[in-house]
Amino acid sequence: MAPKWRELADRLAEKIRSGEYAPGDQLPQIRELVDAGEGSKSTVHAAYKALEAEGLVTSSRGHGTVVRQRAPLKRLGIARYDKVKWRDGDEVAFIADRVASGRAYRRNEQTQTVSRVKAPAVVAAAHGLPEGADVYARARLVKEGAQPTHTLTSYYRPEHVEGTRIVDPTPGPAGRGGGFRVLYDAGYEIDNMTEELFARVPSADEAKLLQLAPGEWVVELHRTTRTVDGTVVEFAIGVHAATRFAWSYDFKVPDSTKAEVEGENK
Amino acid sequence: MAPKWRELADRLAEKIRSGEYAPGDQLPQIRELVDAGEGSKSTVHAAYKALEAEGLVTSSRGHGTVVRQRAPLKRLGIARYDKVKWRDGDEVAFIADRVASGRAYRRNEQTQTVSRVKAPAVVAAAHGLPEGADVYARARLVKEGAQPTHTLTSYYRPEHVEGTRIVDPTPGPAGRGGGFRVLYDAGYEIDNMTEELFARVPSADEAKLLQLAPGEWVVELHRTTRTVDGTVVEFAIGVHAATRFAWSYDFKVPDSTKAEVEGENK
DNA sequence: TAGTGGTCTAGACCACTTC
DNA sequence: AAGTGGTCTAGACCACTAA
Repeated sequence: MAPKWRELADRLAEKIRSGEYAPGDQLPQIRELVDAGEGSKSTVHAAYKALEAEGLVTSSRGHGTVVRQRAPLKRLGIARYDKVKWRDGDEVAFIADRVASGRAYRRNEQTQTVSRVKAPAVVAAAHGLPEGADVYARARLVKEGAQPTHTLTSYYRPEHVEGTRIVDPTPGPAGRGGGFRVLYDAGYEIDNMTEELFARVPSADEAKLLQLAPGEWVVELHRTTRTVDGTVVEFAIGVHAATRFAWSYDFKVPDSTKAEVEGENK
Repeated sequence: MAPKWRELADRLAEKIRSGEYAPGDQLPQIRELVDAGEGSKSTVHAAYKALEAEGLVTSSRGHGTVVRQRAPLKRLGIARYDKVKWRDGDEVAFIADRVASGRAYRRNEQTQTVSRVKAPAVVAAAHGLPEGADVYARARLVKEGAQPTHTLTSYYRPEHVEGTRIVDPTPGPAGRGGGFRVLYDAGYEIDNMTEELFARVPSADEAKLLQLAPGEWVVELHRTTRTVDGTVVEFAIGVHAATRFAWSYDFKVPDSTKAEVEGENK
């Protein structure tokens, strides 16, 4: 037999999924359920904690326990990197899809700090540098209105960016066209990318920074950006609130018996 | 100030990360810590439960609380779909990368059931069918040894697969070359795919089937497979234990001012 | 100040594993 | 039978929010 707190949680979850408790509604108070004979305060609390870990509700002292809004998934496709957006236009690649979807761009939705650091292992490996070599790190926290959605930290080799706007520590996007535009102006036109994704538990810092619900996971994205000759000009690590994004990729089914038309698809 | 159970959990987590408690080691028993003055049994238990939710330990009655082995991430790149593997060779596409990485293929690592069902909404949308139209569902549970790693359910239009080996309800892979080979033999050579990924909380059934640790998330993968003329011949939904996989994609940076050489990269 | 969830205790008892 | 984690209670008290 399932524990009492699990049964209670399941009953409440069912009511939430059926719509009996709608998003924004408040669940019964813990003490009410104690009085109704659902168990002791600890038992009811355990049920509420389980519902919170499952992402169905958020609890807060003073407010009560409220059914969560299901934040719409934001779809990230490779069209967000379209050269038109950063080479020809006036948009910043990273926010271009938001503009395209009709949402207003507010300047403070991205904060940025640039610093010169010793390359961590994965960064060094991506750039083909020895571990601990100097690189520039450009760290951004991206928000959708007041809600932080993800962090994105780009790592550059000093010889690619020194003397450019990227190194300028002024907050805000890296100027017109963003980081790709700066690299383009410096003679490094990006040509192809590799993105690698995996899910993991957030660190305590990340949970706080991204305002994650307890138990919520993150998706870490590693993006390696290269010029046409294969030089890695940017390696970026993104940490995304897992519930707020979906990623989409289109590709041809590879056929290694044919000469490859393009260098990628490995 | 952080709660007592949180502080205890953080101290233990630090010892785990530093290696003082190595994978496989047993943590102090709950009663020991109670005696050592770390708090009441409930308090210590709360700390242990947090560590479990964070994926650091597994607890079981009788055994104790043990530091988890970090399962190696398995990287999934698009090379796993290489036509050579299913068109020319004798391997099944889905397990081909396992063969390539030197691990033995055991026949019982994949179980399969085929049934004719009414298409759920996402499936119908992908196939361009009305909701509730008949489709064939081929559901597999894939294991790595005794450990289930993911489920994969392919949906096919009846006119594409009726009379083929796919519809044969015999357990095991869909014969030599797998599902793509069967489609190929039936005149539908797959050409391009779209994969969409997002993370979510597992259902209770999934948690049990995939033997997920409490609090562990899953990554859901939607794969749409098309022939060269754009006909969707397979739509598949995979549910993966989030900690056991990473996905990798290579692509060219799109440039919508150029005529596209290939049909994808949208 | 009243209302809400969160923490904590001390102890009883249960469920599963190993010997 | 002994050892381990899991559940549950009754109640005290704390922390945060809103009026």
